[in-house]
Amino acid sequence: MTTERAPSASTDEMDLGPWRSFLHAHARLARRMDEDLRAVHALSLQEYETLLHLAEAPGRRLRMGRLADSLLLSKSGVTRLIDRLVDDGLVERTSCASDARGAEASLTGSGLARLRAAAPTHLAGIRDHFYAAIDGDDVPVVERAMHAVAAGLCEPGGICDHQDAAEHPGPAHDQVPARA
Amino acid sequence: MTTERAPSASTDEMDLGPWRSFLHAHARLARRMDEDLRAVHALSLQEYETLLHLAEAPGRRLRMGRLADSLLLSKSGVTRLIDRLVDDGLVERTSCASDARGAEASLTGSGLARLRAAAPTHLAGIRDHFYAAIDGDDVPVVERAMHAVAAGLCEPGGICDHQDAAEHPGPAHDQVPARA
DNA sequence: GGGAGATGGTTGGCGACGCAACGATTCTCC
DNA sequence: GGAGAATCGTTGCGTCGCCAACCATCTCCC
Repeated sequence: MTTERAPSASTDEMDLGPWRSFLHAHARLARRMDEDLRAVHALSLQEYETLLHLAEAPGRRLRMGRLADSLLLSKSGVTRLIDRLVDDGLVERTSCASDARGAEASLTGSGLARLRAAAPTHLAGIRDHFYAAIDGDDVPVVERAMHAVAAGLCEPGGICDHQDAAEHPGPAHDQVPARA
Repeated sequence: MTTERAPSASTDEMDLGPWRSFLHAHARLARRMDEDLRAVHALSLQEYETLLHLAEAPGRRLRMGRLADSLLLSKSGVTRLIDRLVDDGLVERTSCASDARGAEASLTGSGLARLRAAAPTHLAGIRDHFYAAIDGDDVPVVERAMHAVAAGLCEPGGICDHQDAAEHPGPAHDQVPARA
């Protein structure tokens, strides 16, 4: 709120073009990637990304809560997502040795195989629909901008662990489909 | 040059950083904007955007199908979305004069008032979380990139009418909350 | 004019997700 | 050492969206 003068310019006169392009691009892209993945590999984009996160994790397993953070999903959402993957035999639920409250999701051989099979489709989608559309020189700018937007929205009190790489010591990366 | 990337290089070696930043930024942003709007005005982001599209349309009404296209939603999704808005008194359903099959959604006075009340919150969110995070010089680049991505995903056979502005002759724009 | 097909919107059924509430376990601190 | 608070994951319930099937109307063409 605070419709008053904010530190930045007033909200009137704001050019919404960039904002709308951003929304539009994401909506179309996410839909398309999801469709392709479902059609060819019977996996939703969310399921694919879950398998990917697991594959990248040390030991190919992750605590439920951790998964919720990195997938930007609620705890209950992850519980059900893992339920489905367990039903499909792609993931196993194991209890955490060091904390009896905790549960871990661990990738099965079948899950890894499915992930590897689906990876080319997914990566091709990213290449063809995202990178191919953007001028090569613009890519770093887009990354910087997107990173800044995401960072600006991290919980003030939260650690906002910058997901993805940069955290993993490195093991298990050779198991990951990005290179397979 | 610099990290030259063939137009369609192999999917290995692809730097997924920009892609992940993009996903991350959208996920956090959309969630945050939705939360704020709900908390303060009891409107979902989708509902807000629906009201906005109606407000911008000539006569402040739109055919259901048109709405589905511009909101990037399925027909049934729009039917139910409008159902809710009708229940809340923000929108009225009228039948189309020129085509008895058709239905139109038209903004009520109450809907317009609600939209105007919510606009400052929404615009402030865009300003604070999107524009404020991006370097001013990068904004046009982001717009160009996002526009290209979206354009690349338009149905080959479809018209992919780039809705938004550029199409409306101009009327009713003074009724829109962007300036209220 | 009238049937075949296209088009517009609604409905039933379903999947996916969030929130709040709930056990279960661990941590904290006296 | 044990009571109370914090944390972890699951479950009940409500919401939102999609797909397929459906009915109504419009269009085309014989």
